[in-house]
Amino acid sequence: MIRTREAGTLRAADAGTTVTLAGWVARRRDHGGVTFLDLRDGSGVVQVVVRDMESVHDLRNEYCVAATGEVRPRPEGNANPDLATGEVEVVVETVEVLSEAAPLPFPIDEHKSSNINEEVRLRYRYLDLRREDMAANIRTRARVTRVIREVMDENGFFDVETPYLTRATPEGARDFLVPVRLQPGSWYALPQSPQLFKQLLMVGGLERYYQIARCFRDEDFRADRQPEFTQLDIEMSFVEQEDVLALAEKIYQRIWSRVAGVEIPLPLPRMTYVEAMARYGSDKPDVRFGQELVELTGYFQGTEFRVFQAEYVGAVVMPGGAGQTRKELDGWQDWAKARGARGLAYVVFDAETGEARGPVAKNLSAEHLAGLAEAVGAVAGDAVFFAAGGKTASQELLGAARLEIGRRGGLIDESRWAFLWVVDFPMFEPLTDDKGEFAGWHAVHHPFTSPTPEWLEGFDKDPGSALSNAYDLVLNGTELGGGSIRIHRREVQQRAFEAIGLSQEEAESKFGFLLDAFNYGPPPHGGIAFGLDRTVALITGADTIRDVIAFPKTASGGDPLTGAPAPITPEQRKEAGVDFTPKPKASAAPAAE
RNA sequence: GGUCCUGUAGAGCAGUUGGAGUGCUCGCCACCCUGUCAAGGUGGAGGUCGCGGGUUCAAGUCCCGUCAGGACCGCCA
Repeated sequence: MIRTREAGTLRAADAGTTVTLAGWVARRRDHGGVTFLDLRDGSGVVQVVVRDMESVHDLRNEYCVAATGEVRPRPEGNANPDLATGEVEVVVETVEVLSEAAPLPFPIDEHKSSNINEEVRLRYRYLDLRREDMAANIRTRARVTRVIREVMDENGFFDVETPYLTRATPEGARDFLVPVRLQPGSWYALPQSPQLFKQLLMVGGLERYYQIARCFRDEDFRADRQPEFTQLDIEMSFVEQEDVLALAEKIYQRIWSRVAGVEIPLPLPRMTYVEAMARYGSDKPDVRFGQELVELTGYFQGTEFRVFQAEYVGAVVMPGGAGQTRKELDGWQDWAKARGARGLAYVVFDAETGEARGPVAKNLSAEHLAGLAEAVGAVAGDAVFFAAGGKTASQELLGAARLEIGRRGGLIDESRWAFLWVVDFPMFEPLTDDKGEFAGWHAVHHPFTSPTPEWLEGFDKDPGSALSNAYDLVLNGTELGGGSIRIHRREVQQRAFEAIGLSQEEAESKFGFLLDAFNYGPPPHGGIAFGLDRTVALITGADTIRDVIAFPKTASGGDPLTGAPAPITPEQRKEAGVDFTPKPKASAAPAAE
């Protein structure tokens, strides 16, 4: 090794020893006769004292250097309590430049972090990764995956890799496609998840599978979505829901214990989907604060206000919301319209008198107004927002308003880790066409999800009510992951396909290999998959998963560092066969896609 | 596909109702300085105001378009 010690590990006890360090110049303080260098390596920073001014005169920030010298206690009164190595310094005669650095495109060593343009950070990601926060995030990510592998190993799981070049899946997200040179006109798809392969592994008798797998989805991106992302993917045979949840809890408890130093009490709380929607207006509720939704459908029965003559009427209270200006209150209307609602009706309770005011108040009867504050749990000075209409849509609007209220009002306890299972999801949701008319059923989770035991016989007779054996793990309002017990009987799978309007022929052509496999004694099985990027983002406090991925992409799918995606040459086009025009097949081919 | 925000020196920002020379902090370059740790001091360099068009006597500022980055809606089994 070029160095004998890591800079960040030096302590008072090392005084008197001679060490060779190697790292980067984080900062230089030149006093004319003496120069102090902050030398940074992967372990941290230590102060290097140089008196031979010749050797440091040309040093600049982020030069890569090696320095040999004696570790000494700092002179009386010169210790720096802000540094782990602040008790000591390394006194060297000369410093060797291993490589020079050009002037930097943005500051690496900052006394306070500023928001550097993300595009510049990504173009120079190798410099961005030297910055304190990013360096810590990437290391934390590795700790998380190490803990995961440890727990999986302790519980008898086998890490199995599945193909990245596979077949397009008909349901779900848009696939990324890869042309196949040897078969022009045919394309691989990158997997949206290893879902089908892990079920095949169960048929294969592996019993306990896991993989830290890359997944690919060609959809629009968000702060917590990238075109390629990483899942902890798990599948188990001969298990019931309780077994999967118990394993997942073990994994997350260990991660938080080892990486965050926080002991999460088990078992984690659970909530049904119906309850989550009713109380929080979300299937991934943030339970770190109150302001639960209040259903008022019954309360407003018989009202003459036509807006409230609806399938569902609900409300959410904004504490102190009566103090908002008219402009702020109107702002909520725009906010609601931006997410496709007609508006967000409100009533404010006068801070002095408690009197209900606002445009909606005029439309309500004296009785309805008189009891309103009590019905919704509001006090003088509060505002109440209402949503009326379809139940799910109204609950979701109120749920979004609740989150906004929590954010604006500082009601969220940021120190909490609020884990929560959401269970008993509906098996299907209605699909609507362009006119908003019912157009069939759609699997909420995926079409291999088993109904709960009670719905095993009747799920296809009443798809709108059937519950599935699916579960989501939620943390602080973010979906960490989800899974289900799968259907393992061919006959049940057939009925599930029929319920979502997938004919036997279509099912055969798309999932035939899975259905074939299910002819050979498939074990009962189930599993779960977790978003590793989101998990690490939460535990590090990162604002976006881009900050916990070494080389992420921008919102338009580009990578400013490599310039990907890039045009291809005509030769590549030709060779890849991307322009191949398939011959129209005879009408006899049933599986034509 | 839609809505919104941002784009001014290498970085972070300011720039008023359109009005004479676009400014501040950090960084960069040169020099001074022997105990700093966000070192300090003196001097200096560095700008197609994202790009294109329009309105105007006059545009960093107003309008239209476009590109890039970001947030959100749709989408993401």
